[in-house]
Amino acid sequence: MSQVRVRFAPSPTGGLHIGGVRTVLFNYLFARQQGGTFVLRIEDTDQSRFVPGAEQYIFNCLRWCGLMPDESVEHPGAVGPYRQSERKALYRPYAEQLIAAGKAYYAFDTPEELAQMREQFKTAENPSPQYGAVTRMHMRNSLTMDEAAVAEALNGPHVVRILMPQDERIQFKDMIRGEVSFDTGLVDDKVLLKADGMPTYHLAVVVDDYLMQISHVFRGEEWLPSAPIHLLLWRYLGWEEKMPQWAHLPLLLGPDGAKLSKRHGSKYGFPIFAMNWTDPRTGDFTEGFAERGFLPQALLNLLALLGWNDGSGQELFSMEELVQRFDISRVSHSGAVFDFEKARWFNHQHIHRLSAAELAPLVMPYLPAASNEKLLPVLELVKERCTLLPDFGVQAGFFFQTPESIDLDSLRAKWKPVYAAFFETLASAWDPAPAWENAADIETAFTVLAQELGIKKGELMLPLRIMLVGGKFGPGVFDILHLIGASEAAKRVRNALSQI
RNA sequence: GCGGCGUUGGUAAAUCGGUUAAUACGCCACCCUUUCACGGUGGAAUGACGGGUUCGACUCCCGUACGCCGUACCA
Repeated sequence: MSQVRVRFAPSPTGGLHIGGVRTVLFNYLFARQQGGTFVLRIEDTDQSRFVPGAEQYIFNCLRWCGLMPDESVEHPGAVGPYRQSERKALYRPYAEQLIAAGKAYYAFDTPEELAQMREQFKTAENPSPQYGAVTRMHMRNSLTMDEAAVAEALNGPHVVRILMPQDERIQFKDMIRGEVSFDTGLVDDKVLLKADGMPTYHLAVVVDDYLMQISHVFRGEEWLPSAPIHLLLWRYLGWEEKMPQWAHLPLLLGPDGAKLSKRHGSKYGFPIFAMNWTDPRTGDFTEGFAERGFLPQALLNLLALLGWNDGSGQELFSMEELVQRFDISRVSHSGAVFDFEKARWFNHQHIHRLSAAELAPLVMPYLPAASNEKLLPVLELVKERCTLLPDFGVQAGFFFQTPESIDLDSLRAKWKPVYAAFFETLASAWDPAPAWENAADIETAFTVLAQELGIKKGELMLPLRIMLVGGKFGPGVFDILHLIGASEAAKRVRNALSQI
């Protein structure tokens, strides 16, 4: 009977990539389906990685996707603040509580000392020694120093580390993977509270999930190795009965099988982020799905199917269907390679499903010369040949604007001298413009004229098409003629004749 | 190195011990269309390897190999 509360907790350090969007999506679907609450918490505990604008950018992406949180810095609920930097004072008492309980300790080692320790204990078998059972007693911390020395050192910079038990088996049930277990002896004494007073992710995530009453945590599989730390913290803080259920989502992979990153985008030429992002520090630009011409519902549909399916074979889902059908127990265990070709297919399908009226506002940016009365019928005619939104520019542009250039090579390849007379006669017949009721009438007149001149109608179709649209593409020629009108058609035919 | 998690066609994947191992994307061919697309038909292409368990394994168990993730005072 407990309330479902889920959260997405990004750190505002850069763009939001589609792996993150999928994590948001799964959280969102689960929350909507269960009548729960979706919380967005900003994890900005690393001041050195602060990126101006990144937080706003995340909101912009979520808004575009239609995955807005119920509680966030924009719409605070009862458990704020929703930015960890503003919760700073909250964490220290919990760290102190852990120390008092003997589950954590102060450490005073400088970065140099840490590096020295790693160097000293490094062996061929163990290239990265941990701050843990075998090393902690060699370091400067409240375990090795006497009370007076600790009290003295506390005036200077210090951190709090968790004291990992020597030989304990931490086991829990992951909603996706089932029983998962770890040996505590293999996990190091992670820093909980940093020298600057900020918590690390490990402390912050547990404290905040508890305080924000989170019931289920859906996060990427990259967090699985640190899950035992979080489990222990829930236990040590005495909150175990309130601990959320865990679900570690399979990773989104690039074509090379490695965790999807913006590197893949530039390497393979596809977007990685939800929306365009330029890093203000480096000037690095990463392309977004929005600007590439994807529909948000298509992006969400394809991301949902990357790691989940309902077993029916259905691939096209509306958001409502996803909310209804999503089932965390049917999420797969292995990483999924992102396939841009398939992504394009999803977008094509979703474009096809939209009406011309729904499409109109979305394609206006690509059709500067579009006129209102022709727009809808044109969109209806061309939408099935558009995969991405910018495709409407080339597929529909010529209805509103005379082509800047025509494919003369293709035209000449099909050209016969007798055609010139035909097209001149045709242009004259269209100028002054006759009354065109429909495409069929135009075709009839065209056929008759071809017969009179003894030319096969079929031979003339492609040349006419090229004259009208500029190339070998587009809907039926007579549909095009009907929409652009006789006088404009005559103009285009004469223009082509003059160039041939 | 160690730990964790994975492994069905190129990719996404169904199968929940018994099938000629679905389906979709992509690819190839043909049909439709004297354009492009849509649509239709057909085709090539899959259970990493080795042991078990079982009357019977893609499905369960063990091992090996391989891949990924983690191993920060980053998240």
